[in-house]
Formats: sequence, C-alpha cells, structure tokens
Amino acid sequence: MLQLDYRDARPIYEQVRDGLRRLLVSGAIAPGEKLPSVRALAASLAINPNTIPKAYEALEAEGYVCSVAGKGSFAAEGAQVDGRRRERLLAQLDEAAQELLWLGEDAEALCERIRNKGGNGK
Amino acid sequence: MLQLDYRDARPIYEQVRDGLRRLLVSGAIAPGEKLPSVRALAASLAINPNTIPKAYEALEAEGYVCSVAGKGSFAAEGAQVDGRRRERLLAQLDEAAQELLWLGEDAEALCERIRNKGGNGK
Amino acid sequence: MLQLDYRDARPIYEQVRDGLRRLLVSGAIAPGEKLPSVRALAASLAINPNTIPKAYEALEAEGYVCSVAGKGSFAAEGAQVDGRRRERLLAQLDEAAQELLWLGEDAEALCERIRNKGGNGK
Amino acid sequence: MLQLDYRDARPIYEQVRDGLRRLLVSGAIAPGEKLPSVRALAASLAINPNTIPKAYEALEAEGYVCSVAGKGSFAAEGAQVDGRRRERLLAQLDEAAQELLWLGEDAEALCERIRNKGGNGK
DNA sequence: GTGGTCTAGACCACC
DNA sequence: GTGGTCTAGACCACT
Repeated sequence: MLQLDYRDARPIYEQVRDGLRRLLVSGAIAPGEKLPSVRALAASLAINPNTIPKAYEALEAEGYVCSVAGKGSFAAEGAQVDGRRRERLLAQLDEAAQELLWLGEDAEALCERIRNKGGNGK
Repeated sequence: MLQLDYRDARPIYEQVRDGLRRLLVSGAIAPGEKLPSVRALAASLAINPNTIPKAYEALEAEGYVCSVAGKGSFAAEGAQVDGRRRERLLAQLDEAAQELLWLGEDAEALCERIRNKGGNGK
Repeated sequence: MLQLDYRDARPIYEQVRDGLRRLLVSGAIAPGEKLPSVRALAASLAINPNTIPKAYEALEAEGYVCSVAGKGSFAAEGAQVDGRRRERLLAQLDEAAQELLWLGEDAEALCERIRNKGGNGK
Repeated sequence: MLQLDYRDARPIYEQVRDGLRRLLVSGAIAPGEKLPSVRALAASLAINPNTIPKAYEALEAEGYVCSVAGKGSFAAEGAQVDGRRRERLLAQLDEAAQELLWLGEDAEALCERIRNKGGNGK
C-alpha cells in the first residue's frame, strides 16, 4: 500500500503522510473510506506505532482526514481541505511550470499532461 | 538580490541555490551574465563565504551555472541543464496538478495559469 | 585502506573519492556494506573531517554511495549508478583504446586484458 | 580543426595538446605530415601565440611530434611514442573497463567497441 | 555516535 | 580580483 524509503532524507512520518495523501488524491482511497488503524498500518510498514498518529494528525490539520476517537480515521472530501494547502500547491505548480517553460517546454504540452491527470486519477 | 529566511527549515545554501535558480529562470539574470562573486554575495547576505560555493556547485551540477576559477561564475544557457532536473520538475508539476484537480480545481484554469507564466517571465 | 599522495595534483577529496570508488568497483567493499564514518576516515587519513563529506557527496551524486544522517554511509548497488558516469567511462575507454591501437597495440590483446579484469575483481 | 572550451578547467595549452593528439591518433593528421605553424594555429584559435609552443613541446616529449628548428613541427610515427604514455593509457583502459564490467557491462560488447575503433580511425 | 551545516580564517593558482 | 581547497572547531537533529 505504501512504500517507505529509508535512504530518503524525510522523516518516516512525512513519508507516511505524503504517501497517504497521494493515495487519497489519486482516488485509491475514496472519500469517507476508513483508513487503516494505527496498529495495522504500523505493522504492515514494520515501523514504530508512535509514528503513524503523527502522520494522521498532519493530514487532519490539512483537512484530508477526519479522526473520530474510538472509531478510527476516515478520508475527507476534497472541499474540506485547508486553503493554505491549496495555495502552496498552486505555488508549486507555478514554480515548476515557469522553470519548465524557461527550459523550452511547450505550454500546450504541459496543459495536456494536466488534462490527462484529471481523467484517470493515477 | 536574495532574501534569506532563518526560520526556514531549508539550510542557507539551499535557499541561496533556489533563490538564484529563480532569478535565472525568471529572466532576471540573462544567460551568460556574470553572477555575484562568492565573497560579494556572502557579504551582501551577511553569511560566511564558504556557504556560497556550495550553492554555486549545486547549480553547476544542474547545469544552470558555470564557474571559472579566476574569472567568476556565469549563467548558462537553458539547453545545458541536466535532464534529471527536467524530469524532477515534470514530476513536481504532475503531483501538484493531480492534487489540485482532486481538490476541485478546473483543469483549464490551471492551464491558463501556465500560459500566463510563459509570457511575462515573472 | 586508502593512500593519499600530497604530491598529486588532484585535491585530497578527489583522491578520497577515486580511492573509495576503486574499492567499490573492485569488490573490496560489497554493496550495502557500511563505509567508514566521516570522523573515523578523517582520523585514519590524518586530514580534516570536513574534507570527507565532499568525497562522500560526490560519490552519492554518482550513485555509488548512500549517506543517511545519524546512521552512516553505505555502498550502493551498481544499478543505481548515474548514467552519465557510465557514458564518461565509455568515452574514456574509447579514447585510450583508439590511441593504443594507433600505437600498434593488438586489438585482441586489449580485449584479453578486459576479459581478465572481469574475473578476479582486482 | 580544434575546439577550445573556456569553461573547461584544463589550461588552454593542455586542450590544444590533447586536441592535437586526438587528431594524430584518429588519423586526421598522417605520420610525417606538417603541423600548422605556431602563428597560424594561434591565429585560427584566437589565442596567445605563446600558448602553442607549450603544447608542441609536450607532444614532442611524449614522442607524438618532431620539431625541426626553422622548418616546423611534424607528426611522428606511433612507434616513437614514449613508453610511459603507453603504460598510462593501459592503466586508463584497465580502470574504465573494470568499472564498466562492475556496472554490468558485457565484456564482449566492450571488445567489440575496441575492434570498431581500430578499423576506421575515428 | 552519525551525517549535515555553518562560521572563521587561511593559502593557492589563475586572470 | 576570482574560485578552489583545506583546517579548526562548533552546533544540530536523528539513531
């Protein structure tokens, strides 16, 4: 389900957070669906159970996840996501696009990439 | 010319590297133009001179900059940029676009952003 | 483990880099094996600890080494080596071979050298 | 005839020396043929005339060139080349071959490269 | 204990 | 003046 890279400079919890977010936005996990429990995910990734809540809390702060005490964590709707996250993504898109255009990439080719992303999810 | 943020998690040399790259791809520094000398830039940023070469070497490895001992460092042509840098940018673009689309952003609106980036440089 | 030559025109960090790469490709250091720590290697070579990371970073950029903060540096798999390194080696081989052939060296004799290199590692 | 690269770390005279040697071993300049005069070559490369004799002297020391006062410099036969140069080339070949084999390159493929180099010169 | 980063100051070769 | 290299010593986060 998730792939950890111990050679990655990012801490484990960030890799879990980013991996889960990727599964959410790719559609692999549908809105409302229950995420794996802390213990189950920790076991399947063979990491310390204390690491998982940190990832879940970060996603909850962003609005991607909704945790209910005693019941578990659930995937939220896209509309509930934090506005600052959206701005950061737009900035990331702008930055990559500007540099790619400077490198000679064709604007329409980049647009075509974006349109294709939308269709199939991943 | 550049702005450092000591609250930023990124090390100084990465901030310098990213800031200079931004100046290059935005057209603020033209290809072939001389970059500030190691000592001059260090002084203007009020940091140790040893920190600057690390940023310049990273940009040289990417193909954005060309340093010549005894003469200075110069902005390279876009065509000399490392292919792996281009792939990383495309991945960054894809990731941001996919998440934005999931958040409900309109594909054509994102395309319009990209087209505008190309025109005015910054 | 490594031998420095202060009469060599190459800077120390390049000698360390090339020496380590030699140990890796000769099989003296196996893939996955831990390399000496920055401080330990600096002490054993009687040089400043700051010089070692420069060699390790270069090998990491080539794909020969993987450094993990807090854990150490490790030998990578051959498959992870940068493609540009491979091209540079092929060019080096071509250049040496062409000149040797012009000097009257027999092509088959050179081939025999290459076949022998493969067998015993060093 | 020769291509200089001012971004290259090597001094100009080494680039001229290596470029001329390349022309010799590739067959572009035949044994016995007259090399361009110091002034002519300096003019065609748009560099200081003092730089050319340094390159010619180096090639003469290696045995690739034979200079006659008042008449000019001439390409020598392969057999006249310095033995140390040959040993250095063999070492260069060995080193590149060993690393390429470690990277998974096929020994016979490398041999085929060498055989092809011999046939057409360049 | 590990690698990563930064400061301070020095010397070199080259232009 | 330039970039390139090295030394010495320090602090940090993470294991």
